[in-house]
Amino acid sequence: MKQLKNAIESAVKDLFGVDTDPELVRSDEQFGDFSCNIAMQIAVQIKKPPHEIASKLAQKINNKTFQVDVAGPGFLNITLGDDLLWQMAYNKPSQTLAGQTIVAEYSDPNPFKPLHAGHLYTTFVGDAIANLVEVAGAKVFCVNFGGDVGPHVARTIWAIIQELGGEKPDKLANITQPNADARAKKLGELYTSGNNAYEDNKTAKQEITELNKRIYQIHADNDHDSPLAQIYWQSRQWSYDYFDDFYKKINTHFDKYYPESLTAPIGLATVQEQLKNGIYEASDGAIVFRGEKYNLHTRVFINSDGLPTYEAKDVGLILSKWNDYHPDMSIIITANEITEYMKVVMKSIEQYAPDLVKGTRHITHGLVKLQGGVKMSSRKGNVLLANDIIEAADKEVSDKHNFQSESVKNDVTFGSIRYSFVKSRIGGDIIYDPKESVSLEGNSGPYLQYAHARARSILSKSDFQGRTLETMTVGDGERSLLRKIGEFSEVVDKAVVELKPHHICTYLYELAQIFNRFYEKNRVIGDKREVMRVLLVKSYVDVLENGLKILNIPTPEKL
RNA sequence: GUACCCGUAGCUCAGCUGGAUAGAGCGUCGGCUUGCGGAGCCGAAGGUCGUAGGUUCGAAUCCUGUCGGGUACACCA
Repeated sequence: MKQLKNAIESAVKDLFGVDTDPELVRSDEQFGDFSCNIAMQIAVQIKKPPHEIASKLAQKINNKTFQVDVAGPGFLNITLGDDLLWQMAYNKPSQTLAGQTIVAEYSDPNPFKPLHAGHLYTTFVGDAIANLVEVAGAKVFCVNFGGDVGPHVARTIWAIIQELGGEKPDKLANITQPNADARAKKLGELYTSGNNAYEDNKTAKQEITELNKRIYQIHADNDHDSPLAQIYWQSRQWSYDYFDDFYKKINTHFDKYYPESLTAPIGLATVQEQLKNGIYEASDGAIVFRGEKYNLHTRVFINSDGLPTYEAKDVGLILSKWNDYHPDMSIIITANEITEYMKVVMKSIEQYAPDLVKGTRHITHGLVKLQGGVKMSSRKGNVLLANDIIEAADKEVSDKHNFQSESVKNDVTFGSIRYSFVKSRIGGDIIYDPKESVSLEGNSGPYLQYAHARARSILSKSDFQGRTLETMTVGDGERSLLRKIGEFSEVVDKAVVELKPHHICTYLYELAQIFNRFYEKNRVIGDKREVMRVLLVKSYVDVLENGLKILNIPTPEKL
């Protein structure tokens, strides 16, 4: 609210001759629309009691648009005029990122392994953040990264070979399942058994280590003919088909997928080159970065077999993203267990390519845990899969309600999951309770979808077009709603700066609550204030739709 | 051991660039329906904001210590 801020600033200057940058805060409704603590802040400096300062300021600023009261120890409480309130209802989010290119990397599923609940979480958070910066004017590219080479792949391939009774690609049909989901599940089981073999069986361990090298070689030779290569490409494709189906199902789109097989050689070459420059150093046959110099820890970038680790692959990824997009900001969203790891990788790159690191924001979230705090481990195979969550939500929705169409049911199912994953501040773990998180009551996606459908229903019933507006003056319930609608752009701005989409959720829920209160007491259709109220409802619907769009939550017209 | 994250109502969480009686949802208890979609609304009970200090006119919020939980720390991703 720049207008008000300027008014206060110049009043302070005129009355007390001090330059200030007054801070405005949205206040509790009983205190007005905004409050300002400038009087308390300058009291010491100009040696006057805050209450006296506030009173003088109030007197000076007070007018029809800004009705100023003094309260408490010296707060200025400002109530806005109706005209301004209406104007603010149409404010758009600030275009602070206009002209910028932003790359958002998230989801990062590994082929040969199933998508677990954490992937769902990361993906929903990533979608929301990507939409958020887009609303602020940025051109956003969403990219995805996954490990199609490396030890976990070798473990799965090893298990496949056991199942086939040797490197016999012609027998792959035997383990082919009826659909992509089932095949992915099968791969997950094979990964688990390969992993167990690696840990328990020395021969298997050696074979897997050997397989790992051979799989890298398949890429280096562009081998599509050898039996092992055939098995590898075919089963990798199973994973890709499964990813495609999955992202389509949850309505997420990526502009680009970077497989590790692509970034590994780039990272390998870069690390080797920077080894000569002394950025990385050889140690016990491996190539490492000594993070201790920067209060971090040492990590291996190339292992003693000469193969790139995740670190080198990440170097390759970061270079690739830079070369492809030259982003102003690069957002990476991952689980927080790799926070320290990422610092080391970024610090190493900073030594020879500081531009690539400068605009990077690494956003980390916690784990998805089951009620009771059970940690998931894909190695042990007792994972909560992404599909488990979707199925649980779907079942819950089916049990409780009958929707006219399958598409509305789908909208509610995914709306509920997305909302429950994004509504909390990113950072800590989230406890997933299938029953509760998918509940259709309270602070949930479906509550908002319902609040939306209800309002849309009012709009569809009114033939206000062409009728004259009775009044722009708002009464109690109307005012609360109008005032809240006007906060939307501020909330988006805040969420953009902090890259925290949960602010949108909190706001939309409060907004919907206020609307429902308004709805209880204020008849729209047929009322003598109908046209004005319809305008109000229309603004509300627009804000709700725009907000839910940021969260990628669908807004069906009818439930 | 070192670093990072977290600790707010029975449960799940907002509030954290310091500000006015700490807010929601779920659950519990009690109300509301000649009307636009009751998946709603209103009310009650429930909190020494882990804990001890410090800074400040003012601390859930900032600083320090401490306790509790989580995660990472050399060839996994």
